[in-house]
Amino acid sequence: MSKSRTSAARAEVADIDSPGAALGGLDAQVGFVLRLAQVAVFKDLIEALRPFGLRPTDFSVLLVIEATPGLKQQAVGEALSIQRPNLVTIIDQLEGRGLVKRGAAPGDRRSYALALTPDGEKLLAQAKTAHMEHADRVTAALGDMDRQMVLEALSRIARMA
Amino acid sequence: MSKSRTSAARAEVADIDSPGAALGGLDAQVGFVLRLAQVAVFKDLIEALRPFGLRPTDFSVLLVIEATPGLKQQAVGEALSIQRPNLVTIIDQLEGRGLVKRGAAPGDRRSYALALTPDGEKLLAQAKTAHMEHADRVTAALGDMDRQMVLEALSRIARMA
DNA sequence: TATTGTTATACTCTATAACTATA
DNA sequence: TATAGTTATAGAGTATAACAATA
Repeated sequence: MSKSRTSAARAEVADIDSPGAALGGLDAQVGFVLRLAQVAVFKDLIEALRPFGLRPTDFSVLLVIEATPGLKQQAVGEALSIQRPNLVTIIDQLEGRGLVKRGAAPGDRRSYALALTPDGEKLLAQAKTAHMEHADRVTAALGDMDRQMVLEALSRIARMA
Repeated sequence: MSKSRTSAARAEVADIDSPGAALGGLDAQVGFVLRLAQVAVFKDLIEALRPFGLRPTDFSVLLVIEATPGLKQQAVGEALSIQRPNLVTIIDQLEGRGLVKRGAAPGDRRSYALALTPDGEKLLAQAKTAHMEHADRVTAALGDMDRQMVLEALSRIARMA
């Protein structure tokens, strides 16, 4: 009965001499490796965007605004799960760099219509190229594995709640 | 030429009326969905461990110590990529709750030999059950998809750097 | 009364420098 | 001189409450 587990095939060996201690089966858990993968991808992305002075969040905000100009801050925040107070700072910085402008929102003087400036468009175009190279590195890491299938698996997990 | 991309099949539609703004193709990126999946899994894990007063990191530390009793703090930190100063606080708390003890390390009075107390063993056993249920929820989200294959894909991405 | 953006603030996680006691 | 643990601290990232202007 000691082997009756639902699915996991765990590493049971605790080799005290191994490089780094045994992980107690953690390394066979989807959640644990998921975290490792996410950290690795994020590190690569951060470096890819650094030359443009953009963090991943900044980049995603620019992408969303480009996809739907005239968006309100709230809509951007909802799309990316960024709390409204935190988005204020992000937009402040992007606006301060002349990449985004807070335009007048037609028919609602409480909110702004966000749009990229020409400089914003230009920088985003360059950042997109770097991001594509980053995405290619992720895809390359998958080797012969089906990228669409991995995407589907991750989507299912993301919707798990 | 506008469609010549390495691999991604992007959503090109920017529907301003959709629930949440268009993501500018972000939702077709492995890295982005990877983050969503990681957040979802982490939230589920946090809730699964909450009844035991353990955060995911605490749980992983207990697992590593159980797998290899006598481990030094540094070894635990290396195994889990936790900075030494940060691990001090974690062990302090676990020791304060009587779950872990800092024993004498044979032949080196600078370091401690970490071990679980009987209470630690008991709590970890319970937490492991909750963790297994959590892991089952993750697996269930994958439906008919091959769990080992997903694990392999994530491992490859994690080693991408 | 509800909503948008804002301010202030706090909490967690993570990272670094410097100290101590041992080796 | 180097290492294990510690202390203090700083920086992200994220979260909530409350306010002003507007709806």
